[in-house]
Amino acid sequence: MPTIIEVAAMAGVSTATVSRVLSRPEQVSEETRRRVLEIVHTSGYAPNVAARSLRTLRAAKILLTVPDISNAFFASVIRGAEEAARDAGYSVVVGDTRHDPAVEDQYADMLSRREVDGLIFLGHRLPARLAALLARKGAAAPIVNGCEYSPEIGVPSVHIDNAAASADAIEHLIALGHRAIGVITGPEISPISRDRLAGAIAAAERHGLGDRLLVRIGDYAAESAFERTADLLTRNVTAIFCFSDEMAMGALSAIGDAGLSCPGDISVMGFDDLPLARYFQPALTTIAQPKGLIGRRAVELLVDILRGVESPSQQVTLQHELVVRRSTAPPAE
Amino acid sequence: MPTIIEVAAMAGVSTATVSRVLSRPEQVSEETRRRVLEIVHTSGYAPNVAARSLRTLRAAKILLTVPDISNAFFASVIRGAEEAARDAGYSVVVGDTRHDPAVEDQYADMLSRREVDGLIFLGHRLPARLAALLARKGAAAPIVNGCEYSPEIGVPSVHIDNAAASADAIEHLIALGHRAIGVITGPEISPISRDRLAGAIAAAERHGLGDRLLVRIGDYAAESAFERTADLLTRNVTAIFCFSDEMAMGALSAIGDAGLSCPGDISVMGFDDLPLARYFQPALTTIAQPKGLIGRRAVELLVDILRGVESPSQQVTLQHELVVRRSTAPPAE
DNA sequence: CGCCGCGATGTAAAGGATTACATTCGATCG
DNA sequence: CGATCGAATGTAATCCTTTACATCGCGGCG
Repeated sequence: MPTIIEVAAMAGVSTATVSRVLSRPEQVSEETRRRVLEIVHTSGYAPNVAARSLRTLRAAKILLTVPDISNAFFASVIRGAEEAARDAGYSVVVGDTRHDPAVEDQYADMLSRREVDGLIFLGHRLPARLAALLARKGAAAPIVNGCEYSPEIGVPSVHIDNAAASADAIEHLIALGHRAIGVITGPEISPISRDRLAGAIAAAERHGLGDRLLVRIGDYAAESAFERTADLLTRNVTAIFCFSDEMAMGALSAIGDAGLSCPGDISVMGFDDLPLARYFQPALTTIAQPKGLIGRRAVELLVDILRGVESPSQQVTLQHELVVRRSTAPPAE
Repeated sequence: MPTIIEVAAMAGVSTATVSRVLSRPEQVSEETRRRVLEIVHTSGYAPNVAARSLRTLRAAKILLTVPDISNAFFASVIRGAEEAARDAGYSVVVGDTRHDPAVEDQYADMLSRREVDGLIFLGHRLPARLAALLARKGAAAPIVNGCEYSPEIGVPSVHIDNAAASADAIEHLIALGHRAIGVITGPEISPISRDRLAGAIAAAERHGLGDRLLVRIGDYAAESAFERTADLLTRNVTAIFCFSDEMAMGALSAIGDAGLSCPGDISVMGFDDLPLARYFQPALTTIAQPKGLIGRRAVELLVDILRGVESPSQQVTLQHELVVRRSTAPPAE
């Protein structure tokens, strides 16, 4: 693989011309352009990105960290982000932090080292090392938060209205006639879990059922819901609302193990609308998040910041949707 | 964020010394080292990776392409790869190709541009642009294949013994007493699907049941199995073996929709052992692949090549395991 | 006492692309 | 016909780090 100097020599032009042929072809005469491109193709020349990014101070890369890459929800977000990034001329480095602050910090360092131009983090924790950067640059810091949203950290973010979405779920169950509803939340520190819980409680209270919500704390993973459900089943709830589809899967599994049936004996709702949700047994009623779009908009927001767009939006709220399938039904009387 | 020149000036030393403090501290005197590190910390200096990689000709990045990032199987492989990469001082760029050859080529270009040091591709298709590179550099080409394995492309790879694994599955079903077994495969072009099918047929033939296998072609996704299962149910099979857990989920869904029960009326087996498999209804009997390990070993193999290790292994075959849960039982008589 | 060797540090080239500024040359205009 | 303009191209500085090689000073040895 030759360098631009060799290509220039072969084509009998200067390196500047070769560079222009590749990045601003309209500035080069038809004939020169053809000659240079010919050489570029036959020689298989491709610009060295390290040299380019050293000169331009751009890495053309975006870092996207997720707390758990094996969660299908994040996978869809990643896909949306990748597409948008490709459209904007960036590639995406995915970092799986496994909820580990040390790993988060490691990835955050990539930003300091200019290894990537910006960071999108999904989850609720801003890596400690970035607090300083954020304080210094404010809204110009190339950092965007996806899914979660905590006003206190002061980072632009892309998310749905979690409280309203959760309220929709509870309204759906109440409308079906459920009065004793179990709720399995995310971790207490998760702002979106708090928002969802607040929305659920508010909806219940609107129907005078504020004290009929049985809340159990989960962690978005199936296992936790499996355990909480076993407990809830002894409390005579007729429906369970889980803050993730994975937990709904755990709940369904526990219900089956208990010899009960869904939705005959007990209704179950999830949250996320994973691609597999319609293949759950029974097909899962859930709240759909626009997963791909969250990723896409997060990238677009970040790219705006990187391009120095004036006052990029601070908060992007996307639409959720109640998807009714077979796992919810009126309670048995 | 200062450059190394500014740090050197502040510490009253040359840039060479600063560089040495950071990369070969033992060459620098105790006192100088302390003084430089002090400045490094207070100034928040971090080396610019573009400059470093321009000079060292290393990007410290590995590209990992997957055909479908929303497939939980790949997620686990990615996680293993990331861990191993971090251990070896690399970070991982994840590319989701969505089975699109054009996207595959785009990612392959990153290798030509030296944007990454090496490529691991999961799936069966070597990007067209890399054939030339491979021909030129042979085994020294920094390319590794994961999961799939086609001898003809001549790339080192990491995988399980798919034929043997598949045979184990069929043996399990036959041992339970099943005689008419449906098989839902992956796409015909997929080498691992072919291997699995060959293994399944061989196992059936060992029991004189070579002609009792009803084969239907799927694509590893739930939807395809959902459709094929509806068809298989009209053919009086008593068990269905799917070449992925996702397809098993589709099969279970179709069985439920048909008013049948698993494993009472029909047994179902999957392949992969996704984290959620034990929460399927019923908990899924499947073949476990060492997903994280596949990713890890692929990275290790690639790093060996990058380090110029003599004759790195060409093929790494890892152990699979039959995991028996609740979705398989003797057939109803 | 002079020289050698060694540890610590400095000097400067190299790595490859981009781009501001300079130059060239033919065309256009008054 | 000379001045001017603009399109096309070239020259060379610059981005920041790493590292081969040079230098310096000092202790030890003959």
